[in-house]
Amino acid sequence: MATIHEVAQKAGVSAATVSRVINNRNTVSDKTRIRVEQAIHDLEYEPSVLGRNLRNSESRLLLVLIPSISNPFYSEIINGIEDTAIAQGYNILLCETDSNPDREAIYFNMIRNRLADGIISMDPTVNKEKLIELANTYPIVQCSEYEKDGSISFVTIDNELAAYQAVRHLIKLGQKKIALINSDEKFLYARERRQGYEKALREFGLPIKHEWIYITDQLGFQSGQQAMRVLLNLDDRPTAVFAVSDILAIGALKEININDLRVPQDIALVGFDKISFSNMTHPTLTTVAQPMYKMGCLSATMLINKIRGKRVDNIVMDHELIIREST
Amino acid sequence: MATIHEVAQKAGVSAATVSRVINNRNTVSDKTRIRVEQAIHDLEYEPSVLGRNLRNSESRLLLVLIPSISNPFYSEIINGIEDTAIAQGYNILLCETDSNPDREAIYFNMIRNRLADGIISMDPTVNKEKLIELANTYPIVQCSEYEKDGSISFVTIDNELAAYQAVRHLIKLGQKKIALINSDEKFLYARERRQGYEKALREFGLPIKHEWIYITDQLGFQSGQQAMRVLLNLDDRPTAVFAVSDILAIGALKEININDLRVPQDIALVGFDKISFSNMTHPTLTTVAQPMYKMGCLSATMLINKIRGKRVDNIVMDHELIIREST
DNA sequence: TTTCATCATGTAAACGATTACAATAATCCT
DNA sequence: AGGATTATTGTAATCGTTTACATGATGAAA
Repeated sequence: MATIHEVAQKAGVSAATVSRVINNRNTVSDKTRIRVEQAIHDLEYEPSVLGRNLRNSESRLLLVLIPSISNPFYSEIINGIEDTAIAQGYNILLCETDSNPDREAIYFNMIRNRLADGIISMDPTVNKEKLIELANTYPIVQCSEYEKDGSISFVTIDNELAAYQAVRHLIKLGQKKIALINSDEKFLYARERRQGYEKALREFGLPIKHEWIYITDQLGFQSGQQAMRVLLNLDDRPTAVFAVSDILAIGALKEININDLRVPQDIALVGFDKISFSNMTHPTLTTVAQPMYKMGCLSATMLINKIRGKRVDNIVMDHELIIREST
Repeated sequence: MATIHEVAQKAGVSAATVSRVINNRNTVSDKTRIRVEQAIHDLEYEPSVLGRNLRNSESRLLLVLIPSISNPFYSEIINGIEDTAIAQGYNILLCETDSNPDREAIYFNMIRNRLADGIISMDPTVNKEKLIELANTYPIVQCSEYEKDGSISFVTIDNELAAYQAVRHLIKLGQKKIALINSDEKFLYARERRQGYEKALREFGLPIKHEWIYITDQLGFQSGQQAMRVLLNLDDRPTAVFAVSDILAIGALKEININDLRVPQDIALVGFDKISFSNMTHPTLTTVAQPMYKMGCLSATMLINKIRGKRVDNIVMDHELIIREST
């Protein structure tokens, strides 16, 4: 690969002039500009990002922290982030943390090393103290999950309201015995969605029954299936279930199917996220849609603004209840 | 962030000595080593990857090209790549190409720029000429999809054999009317799996019926559903289906369910990939498992060996037919 | 013609590390 | 003690850019 000096030599100018041509500095005469461009073309020269970044101390790389790429919830968000970032000349580095603090530490170091210019974190299990500390010094935004104390900028939806509306939808359909399959409540979204669930029940004078709330420790299908197994074995069996993620809902659906119960006649089911699979189940799943692509775009824009030193405001986006066959 | 010079000053030595301490060069006395380490600790110094890489002209970053992160097939492979890479001191950059040549070009340039040390490509729709050309100069390996001419190192499975065994399994169950839902045959795996399908039919004296082979142009659920719709409308309807991916199979299953047909009694179904969803459908899906995690590990090892200048051999891995409820 | 702007280009110093080589200090051997 | 090794450290060049500053050329105004 040619360097800037070889180009300079070939064009009969100094490296500085070549650099000016590359960066569209206006102080280059048309004559030399053309000569330089010709040389760049002939040598197939590409500026070394390493050299440039060292000098400018920026890398134009954004870190995106997610717990697991296999969770389809993140796919659309990432598309949004990627499209926006590329349009602004940034590349993104997808970092799967597996909720593993060691991995996280590696990625945190990348920003200290100047190998990345900023972080978008979607990892709810992230080491909060470290992240907040890092956010004092470096540009960081959170997407979906966020810190209540406002120490880190974020893009999210109103989880409580969304859950409230989903449960209200079930109540309006005449459901009285509504269970909740929740994630670990160390996640803010889990706590908020539970609030919404309870709020809806209270508002319509329905009891909040302890045993109708199942909290999973994992996020996979199996957890949803396991949860449903427990709920179906209750003496006073619920007739509707609100699961805080489609993945959990699909696991639950599996267990319902195994027991030869019908959805929605015997058990109505609502999920959350509108992942593409939720439309492939039989029956299709009622769910809450988040504007994932848009959230991705906005997080990226927000982060890039932060990097450029602008002030940014937190964003709470709208959601939408998608009513399908399972209710 | 402190630089190496500040550390040197604080420890009362030269930057060279600090560098030697960091890189475990043995030519440093214990006395100074301890002083330097103390200074590094006090200043919370982290070496700048940018500076180091510029000097060494390496970035310790690996590019992983995938068409779409939302395809769960890639998740496990990526886990394998990531674990191996991190263990060897490399980070990976997940690049979603969306099969878009412009995006691809961006990522190809990163390796020219020295921003990445190598590429693992899993993108079958990749611009082949460019990739081959790049592979002449830079370390590149292909995982899963590969070039028949052997111009690029690869890790893969024996797609033809796997398809052959899947179809033979159906035949052994007494199936005589077996359809194929295939991907676009620009993909090598699609061509190979079709070969396996036809080979099994021929071997057992079954006819290869033109209208029982449906070729999709997309890879999503919808395509599988659409394919099944067509197959079900045939006068001479097949009683078994081999789909070349679980995603297509799940789409097909959806359509079968809609038509109130039973699996496997009315239609038997085999998928490919053993994605986690394939165990959540009702009934669960018979499928072909690829050792995805292992394939990821081996690709990463292979690439790192290439980067280090070693010769590497192509690898064909074993697969396994997973028999479940759908057959 | 002289004097100033203005414009185009070159020079050289960064950026933050690594490392060949040189220089010094410590140790050993006779 | 004197000379030869060896261990430790420093000096300075280098990687490939960008950019403040200096320089020289050109043209306009007086």
